[in-house]
Amino acid sequence: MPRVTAAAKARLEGTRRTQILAAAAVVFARKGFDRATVTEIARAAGLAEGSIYNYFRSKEELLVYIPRQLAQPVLAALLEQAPMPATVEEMEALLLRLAGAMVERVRTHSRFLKVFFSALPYLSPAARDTYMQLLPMYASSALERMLREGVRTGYLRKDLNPVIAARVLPGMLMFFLMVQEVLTGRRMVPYGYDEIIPEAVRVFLYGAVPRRRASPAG
Amino acid sequence: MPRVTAAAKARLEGTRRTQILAAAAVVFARKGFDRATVTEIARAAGLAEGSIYNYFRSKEELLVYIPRQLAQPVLAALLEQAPMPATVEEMEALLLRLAGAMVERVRTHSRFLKVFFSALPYLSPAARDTYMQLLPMYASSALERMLREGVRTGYLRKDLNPVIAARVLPGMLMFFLMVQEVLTGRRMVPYGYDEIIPEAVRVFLYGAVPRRRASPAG
Amino acid sequence: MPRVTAAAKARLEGTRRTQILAAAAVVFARKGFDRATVTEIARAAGLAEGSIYNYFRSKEELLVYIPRQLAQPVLAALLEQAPMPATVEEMEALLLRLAGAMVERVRTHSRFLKVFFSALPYLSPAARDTYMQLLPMYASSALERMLREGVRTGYLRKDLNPVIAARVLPGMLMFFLMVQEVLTGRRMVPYGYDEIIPEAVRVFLYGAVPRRRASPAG
Amino acid sequence: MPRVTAAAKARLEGTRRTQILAAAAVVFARKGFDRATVTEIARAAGLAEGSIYNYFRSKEELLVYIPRQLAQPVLAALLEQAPMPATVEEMEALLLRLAGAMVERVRTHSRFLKVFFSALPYLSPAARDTYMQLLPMYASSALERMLREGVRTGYLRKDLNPVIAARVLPGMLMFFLMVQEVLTGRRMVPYGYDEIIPEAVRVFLYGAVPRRRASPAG
DNA sequence: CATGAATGAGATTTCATTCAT
DNA sequence: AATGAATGAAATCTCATTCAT
Repeated sequence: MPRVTAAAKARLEGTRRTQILAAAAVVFARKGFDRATVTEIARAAGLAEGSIYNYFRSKEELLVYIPRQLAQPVLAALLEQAPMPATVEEMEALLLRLAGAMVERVRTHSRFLKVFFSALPYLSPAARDTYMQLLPMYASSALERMLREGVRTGYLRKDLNPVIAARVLPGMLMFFLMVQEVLTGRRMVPYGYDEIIPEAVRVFLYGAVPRRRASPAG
Repeated sequence: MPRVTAAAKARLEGTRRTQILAAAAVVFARKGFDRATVTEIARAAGLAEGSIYNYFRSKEELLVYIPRQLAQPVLAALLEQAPMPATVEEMEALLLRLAGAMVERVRTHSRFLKVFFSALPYLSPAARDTYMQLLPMYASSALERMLREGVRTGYLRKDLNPVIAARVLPGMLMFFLMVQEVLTGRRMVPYGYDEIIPEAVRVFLYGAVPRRRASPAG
Repeated sequence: MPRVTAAAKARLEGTRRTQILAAAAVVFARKGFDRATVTEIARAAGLAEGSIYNYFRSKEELLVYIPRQLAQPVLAALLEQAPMPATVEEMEALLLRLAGAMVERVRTHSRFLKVFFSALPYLSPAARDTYMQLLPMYASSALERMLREGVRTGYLRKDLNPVIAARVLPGMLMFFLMVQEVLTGRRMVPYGYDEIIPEAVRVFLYGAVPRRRASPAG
Repeated sequence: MPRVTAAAKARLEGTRRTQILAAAAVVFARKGFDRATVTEIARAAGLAEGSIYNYFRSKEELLVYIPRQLAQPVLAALLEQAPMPATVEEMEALLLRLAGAMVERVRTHSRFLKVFFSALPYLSPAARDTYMQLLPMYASSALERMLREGVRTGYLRKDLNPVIAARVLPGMLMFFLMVQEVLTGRRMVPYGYDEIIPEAVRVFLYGAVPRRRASPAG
């Protein structure tokens, strides 16, 4: 005669796990994986150290499970739900939105991304793959399809390589974000994202070299 | 009457330091800062543990001094020695060379950059600043001047923001490099840098949208 | 619903601390502070090294807490509970008892006092003050009041300085005690305390110069 | 064909040893034996670490040899050169001088006495005996003879125990000195030695109890 | 003799993990 | 399931001593 049903128990266990992982993420972000202590994580989770081990086999396992908790493919979703742009203008609007979401997302998770960069190079390959899914630029495959469609339709350059281009655009921004938000916490340039984003999109679409022409034949 | 001249001694001491730093870089790259042990570094340097402390005050100091050993501002030098490009074609050639050097450089130091990303977020601000100088994209200020000149001369868009643009171009590539060379060691796209670099430069200069080639003066 | 009540837990923790401090006192007395090792203290306490640190933050903290364990102000208590002596004879009896208690006390704690003398000069000022409270002669202020009263009443010299005198009497004995019991473990003189104490008290009260015996020619 | 004669060499070696011991005394006094480092001693002596070992077998040997350097039996000499006092007044004058010299001496060597107390309890018996010679109160045997003479002559109490009394007088002062000068560096009483010394001598000679001045000739 | 780099044993301290309650 | 005291391996760092130069 169990007090709680198996389902409720599973739910509770899930809750506990979530609670621990959330605490671990916070602590890892603050201290880095190696410098975080289980005691500290337990305290942040409102539990005793020993209790952690009722839910996870080791400290390392906490690291591996965190992404599954946090990774919500918002960017990919955003792209997949968006209608395929049919003109340059639609594409530009979409890219601006995409870039904005990316910035937003990175800034929100910047503390966690610290852990990411800190721990990733030394994780097992399996854990590493799990982790890489987090990278916003993995939304790139959706973007890639759109670019390919733009090339096909003709409003993008015929010789544009959609595979590369789909990674180049996020890369433009990612570096600002990584340096500013994740690595140093300082600005690299005296501009806000409201100026950086449009400039990057503009460069991506139109290049640095001036368009000859507001020719009527455009 | 010292057995060795001061100069010879300084040279020897410098050599020892170099030898230790090289060993530390290798071990840090393999294990990450926190997981590397002084014993291991000493063994890699062919010394006893205690000997490390004749040359560096602490394990952390090793980390701080490594960049001074490795950081040679090749990129900045490359840009500063290059003649100011006077046409789009000259600019394109320069950017291709610059991008190539950047890729080369990152790949060469990839093992060290692992340490960089791993340790940076948790270093003291002072050490962090020292470290940031390493980033190839800090060559950006030289590039910024060239872009500004291009805008002034007229072969680049009048409304191009040179500050942002000078960071956007390296950013395009940096993300490939970081993910492929530093973080995962795997390719993100089925192309080599011989294809990625020209494509990125092309996007940067001419954009993704086709030039309206219709114009007779085109 | 905790397994053990808070009170029981506090008691247990107190016990553990006491147990560790006792072991530390023994080891410190045998080896001196700097030569004692935490491992040795732990072994003496029947614990593992790490366990010490569940109760004390550092080896130095052990040193600071030991006195709080041992210091019971028996001497001061003895003096304060004693009725104010009204005659020379009562004073003499009191001093004999006081001196006896002091000797007893120093001999009992001689091993610990070794640590005391060894460590004190190099402790932080705060720890040093804590330690000084241990010195039996800090009972002096109670003695000082009694001497002052004796001067007022008239059975002690009018020009006696009670402040100095109250330290001079314990000092007479302390040096025997320190040299014999604490520093060398050897006798300085071929007499037991049963002879030393009365002689010291006699010198203190009546001096070395013979009393001019109520002789009429005095 | 030696450059220097054997005698000169011996002298030089003696000088070197003296120089090292002086440096060691300074450093031991500042840090205590265990916390002093050979490097520090060498630096204080203006030599390299290794050179110390050309003159002493170990760090501990430095400790053992220091007293031979410092111990000049000034107090004993003072007493032995003094004419045997024939009256209470002469004895009082002598004791005042003796006490003054003792205070002077302890204050001068207070830094070194720190080492003394720190190291003594843990030295080998042989080294300990060497050290004990330093104690000013070892001048006591000379004082003892004088007291015995005073008893014999009759100006001191017939039942005075000269052996004990000769240690009681220095002890009176030693405790002030030890606490104030060596252990804490703080005053125990708001009086200078110019008041403490006469009071102590007065108590020693005449006691705390007033002389029965009843005698007309008193 | 002088030097000081090299050594490595040993000390303190941390912390992931276990397990009796 | 929860606890947290106990553990002890392991890490960093110190320093007396040696020895080639």
